Order: sequence, then structure tokens, then C-alpha cells
Amino acid sequence: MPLPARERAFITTIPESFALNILHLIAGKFNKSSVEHRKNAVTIKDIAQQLKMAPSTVSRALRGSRDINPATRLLVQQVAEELRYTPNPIALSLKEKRSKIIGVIVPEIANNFCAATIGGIEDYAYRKGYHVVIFQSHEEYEREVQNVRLLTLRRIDGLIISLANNTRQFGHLEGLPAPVVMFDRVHDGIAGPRVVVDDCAGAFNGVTHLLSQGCRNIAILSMAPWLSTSQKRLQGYRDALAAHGIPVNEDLIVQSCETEQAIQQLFDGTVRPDALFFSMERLALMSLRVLKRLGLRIPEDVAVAGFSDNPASDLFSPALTTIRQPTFEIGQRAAELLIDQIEGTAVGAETVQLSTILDIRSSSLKK
Amino acid sequence: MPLPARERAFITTIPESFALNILHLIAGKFNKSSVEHRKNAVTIKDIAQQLKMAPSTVSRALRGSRDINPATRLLVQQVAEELRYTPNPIALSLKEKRSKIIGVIVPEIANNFCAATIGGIEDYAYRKGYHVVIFQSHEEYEREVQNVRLLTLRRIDGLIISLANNTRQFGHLEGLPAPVVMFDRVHDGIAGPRVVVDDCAGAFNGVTHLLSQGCRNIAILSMAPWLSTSQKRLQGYRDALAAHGIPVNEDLIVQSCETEQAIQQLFDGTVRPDALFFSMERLALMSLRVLKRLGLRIPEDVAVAGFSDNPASDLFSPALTTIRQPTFEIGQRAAELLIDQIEGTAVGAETVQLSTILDIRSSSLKK
DNA sequence: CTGAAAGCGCTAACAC
DNA sequence: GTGTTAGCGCTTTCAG
Repeated sequence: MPLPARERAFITTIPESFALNILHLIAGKFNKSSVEHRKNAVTIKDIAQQLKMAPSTVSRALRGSRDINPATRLLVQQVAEELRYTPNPIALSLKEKRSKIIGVIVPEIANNFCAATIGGIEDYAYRKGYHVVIFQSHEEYEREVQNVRLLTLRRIDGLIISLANNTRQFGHLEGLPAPVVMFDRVHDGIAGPRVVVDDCAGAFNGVTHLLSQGCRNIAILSMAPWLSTSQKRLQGYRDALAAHGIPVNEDLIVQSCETEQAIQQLFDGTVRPDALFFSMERLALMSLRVLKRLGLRIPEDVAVAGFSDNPASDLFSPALTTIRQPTFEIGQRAAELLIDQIEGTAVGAETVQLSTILDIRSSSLKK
Repeated sequence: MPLPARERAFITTIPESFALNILHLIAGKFNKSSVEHRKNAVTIKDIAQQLKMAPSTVSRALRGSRDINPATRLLVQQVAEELRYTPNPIALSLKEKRSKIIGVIVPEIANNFCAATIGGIEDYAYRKGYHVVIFQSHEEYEREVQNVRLLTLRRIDGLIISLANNTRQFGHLEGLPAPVVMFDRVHDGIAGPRVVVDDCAGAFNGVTHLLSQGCRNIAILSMAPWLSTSQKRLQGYRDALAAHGIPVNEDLIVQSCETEQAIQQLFDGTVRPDALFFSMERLALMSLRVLKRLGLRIPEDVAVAGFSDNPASDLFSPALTTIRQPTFEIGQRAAELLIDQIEGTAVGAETVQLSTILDIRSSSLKK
């Protein structure tokens, strides 16, 4: 099999390196193709050799050190460019103990809130010269732990995380060798800055709106009751009812991971809800589907509203009233807080709280 | 004058050669505090010291080499565990010239198709012991190029990519030091395996369905005409019309990035369409919004169908007829093809073609 | 100003 | 079997 010109050149110029590879082949450490793909990257040494100077000098020239002859510097830069030298970030990481990478762990990338937030994180991080690597916990504690470990091993410079649904222990987030910023689903037991929205106020506004439409039996849906968001949104719900002098019917508070059944049961109970308030995006589609299946009309029979960042909410049948979050900004702020910590410019363990946006649409307009 | 080191990845608008230059000039001194977070992780050396043996012995013991006294091995393992030793993947990458990381570049994570596909990639990759790092091109060529460069520098073991909307040159994908697998939006000029769906057949089926509903003036919407998917889906459209002996009206073929206006203009033309067929997910929501604004009823005035993997399609008003793709499997297969190449077990430059699924819903049912 | 040398953590060829 | 040594690419003392 004829090798491409480039690879042939590589073999003839650097025979020792090739020999080394061959040895690996024999040892079975590398298989054939994994070697074929790797090109001989030019290193600082190659430049030094060509210029007949020490690698350290080249390094200095390239890094713009003060202690260097401008002439040499120029020369080095020229050759570096000629040889298309690119620094090896791995070697750098090893030496400097940092990677210029920040890790993000979210429950599900497919969740509109998460996807949009990541956009904001990337935006800020890239501007600051950091890569962003994204992991999904798929709402599973074990996966989350595993991801944190992986990331730590890779010597990421920092971590941004929104907790999985069923994360109830937090040891994996303590004593980490890198700073952590939490957003959305946070845990008070863990120190460090965080970015959240005013979940309580968001829910309060949403529920108040439903009350203004004449709803009196408002059911609230959430999944894991231990999530910070669930708790605060539930509080907002309670507050709104209290503000209207309406007693809370605990039967209308659904906290279950078997949501589909739970919703159905709601309508078999003694008090049939006249409104559904969901506190998680995942519950939005589910609620609508269940109501549809039960043959209930929205909003005539049941008004519907809740937290969701689905960009198609206005196209639903009927258009869905939602509480949106400033996703992009949440991401940006989280990245900012993290990088401030990484680079030591952090003021303290700040908590950033942003506001939600209530988009009223027909699913909650009784008339 | 020197910029902080963290800014260096972002000088993209200036010529590449110049950027290379700058890149080193500005690599400033590393902030002390950023290292403060780092704990001095225990290394293979620490274990060796404690056990009064050579690091290489420890290495062998830990890697389960054959040439080692079972007793020593056990001892080493015990101490390793005691000291909570974790291997440093960076050092490994530097030595072995591979990272056990595969890179994924998609246009937008927020796109349902992309998010779901990534799920499949992760699933397979993780099972094979690879990490997946995700990048977004945000449909921009420059960003795509930049991502590829970044990934290459990081010595990723392989790349999975779906091209950006406006990528029309492909130099950045040629001669890469790692294998590449393309999916969805591919380019024939680039060698290597790929995973696609039968776009042509998918469009054919969709359009045929619209024809069966009595539609005769079916408009087709796409964005960049040079995308592989656009082309094949358009071909399916033409084929379906041809199969029914219906002449193609070129005015009904919209290929524009100003889609919103373009759709509107369609309805000002001499031939008013009685159906809209969109060939990209992004166009789905847009089409529905424009039609709504124009006061057109779906499907009575205009039937609507097209490619989309939006999981809420059934909840739209009206429920949206879609051509879905086997997203999870696409991801799995792409990862499989890539890892086969990385590990040298690839059979050849395979092309995997999967089938689409037509979900007929009310948006296209004329009666 | 520049070169030589050490070392980041790890593996592997080569002794003994 | 195990120790010694070299080296992946780069930065950084420490001498000149």
C-alpha cells in the first residue's frame, strides 16, 4: 500500500521515531492504524535543531519572554511559522497542571433548558480561552459520580454542574481538586458560587396568574422532592395560595417519578384540579399528553402552565403558558463565576440570582 | 501589551499565520492561584517510595503485566488503594500519543436531531472506554474550522462531525491526524466512513403522502442548497412528483437562508402552494409560525410535513406530520465506525445508511 | 542573552 | 522479577 507523500517524508526524516513505532507494533501496544493516523507534529525541538540553538531559547522566544534578543525571537518565530509549529497542549497540561478545559455536567442535553444554558457557558468560556466539555448524567446519580471522577482525572480546571434528579449524596462534589459552580439544581450543603433563578417568585407569579383566571384547585407537579428547584417552586406555589387566602390541599401536590400515573390519579381523586402547574420541563409534554388522553380540554377543563424553555411552546395546542428562564445568561454567569475562581480573581462564594419570565398563552386563559 | 494567556484561542479573524505568531507571544505567565486548587495527587513514584521499589515495578504491577511477582503486585495494589492513587491521563496521553477522547462537532446542540444523536454516540463510546467531547459550530464555517483545530491539538483520537450550514470548503477535514466519521450532513469530497439516512427515500415517502392527500402544489423548503441532505431530499421530492407525472414547478423550490421571508413570498406568487414540505428541523417551527401569521389554516389551506425529530410534534397545533430519523442508532453507528478506525479494526470506508420513519399526523391529512 | 539540565507522570527497552 | 534509564513536549531554574 503506497503511503501518502507526507508519511513517506516522515519515515525518511525521522527514522528513529518510526523504529520506535514499529517496536510498539510488535509489542502489540499500538495497532497499525492508530499509528498511521498520527502525523509527526513539529516540536520546539525541531525548531531548535534547525536553528542550532537550545530548545529553551526557542521556548522563550515563542512565549515572548523579556530576556531574549529580538533578532533571535524573530528568527524563531519565522521558522516556527514555516514549520507550522503548534504547541502541544498535553505537554503543557502535564507541566502546568492545568488543562484550559472546563467540564459541564447536565442531566440531559436534550432538555431545552440545558442545551440553551450550555450555549451561554460556551460563549463566555471560549472568549476566555477555555474549552468546554459536556457530559450528561442522564438523571442518574451513579453516572454523575462517574463523570465527576473522569473529569477530575483529566485535570479539568473547573466544573459547572446541575445535579441529577436522584442525586442525594454529595460526597463526589466535596474536596474536589478544582472549583465547582452549581446552577439550576443546586445543593446548599456544598459551598461555592451558584447561579439560579428566583424559582420561588417564578412559581408565585405563575400560580398567581392561574388564580387570576379563576382556578381554585391548582395541582402542582414535580419529580424529586429533594431538588432545590422543586422545593423553591413548591414554596412559591404555597405562597401564592396563601396570598390569596386559599388553603393548600396536599392531595394536589404531586411529587413522584411515576408522573404519568400520578397525573392520571389526580383526576380520579375527590378534588378534581382545574389547573396543572408543572415545575419541570420534562413534565410539560407529559402533562399535555395525559390530559389529551383523558379527553380533557385545555384550558376549559384544566388550565395548564409551568416551567419550560421549549422554544415551540407557542405552537402547542393550545399554546402553552410558560415560565422561562434566562438560559443563555445563566450559562454565561456560571462560566464567569467559575473562571473567576480558576484564575483567582473571584470575590467570594457569590450567588447569582436571575429572574424568570412569564409568557402567558392560551393554555391558561380561561376566557 | 501582552494579552492574558486565556485570550489566545480567540484570535480567529486575523490570518492564520499571524495568529500562530501571536499565540506564543501572548502565552503569559500562569496565574499562581489557579494552581492552588490543585492538590498534589499521589503518583506512581509515591507508591514506589513508600514500598522502596522502582516506579517501573509499580507501573507494571498496576497495569497487570505478566512479569511480576503476584505478591508484589498485591502489595502495590493495596498501597495504591490506600493512598487513593489515580493515574494521570495527561501523562498517559503525552506518552502514548492518544487520549481516549473522541470529538463531536455538530451545528447546534439545541437541535433535537443533534442532541439525540449525541446520546447514541456517548452510549457506544462510553462502553468502549472513550470520552466524548462535544463542540458546536453554530452553523458557522469559521467556528467549525476552529473547533477542528482545537480538537486536533488536543490529540483527540477521532472526530465525528455533521457539517455546518455554510461550510463549503473542506480543507480543514483533509489530512487530519485522526480518523473522521461524518454523519447527516456529509461531503463526498472527503473520504472516510459515514452514517446517513436514506434522505431521498424519506422525502419521497413524505411527498408521496402529501400527493395522496390531493396536494398538487407542494413547496419544498431548505436552506443551504449545497448540503448533502438538502440535495438528496430535494431529489426525493422531484422523484415523487415525477412518479405521479406531476411537473416540477421551480418556483416552489425554496432554498434560502432568509427562510422566513421566502416562505411568505411563496404565498404571494402566482401558484399558491397547497402544501409545505420542509427538509430541515429548523424550518418546521418557522413554517408553522409564518403560516399562523398569514392566517392560513393547516391542513385545510396548506398541508405541512417534513423532516423533524422534535419530540413534541404530536402536541403541535395541529399535530405535525414528520419524517423522523433513527437518531440514537445513527450516533451509535457513527461511534462504532470511528472506534473501529481508531483501533484498526475497520473493514473499509463504510457507508451506513439507515431508514427514516414517516409519522403521519393531522397537519397533512386533508380530510 | 543563551545553553544545559531537571522534571511534570508515566511506560518500556534493556540490563542484571 | 525488578531496577535503571530514557523520553513523550514543554517550561524553568541555574550557570555561564
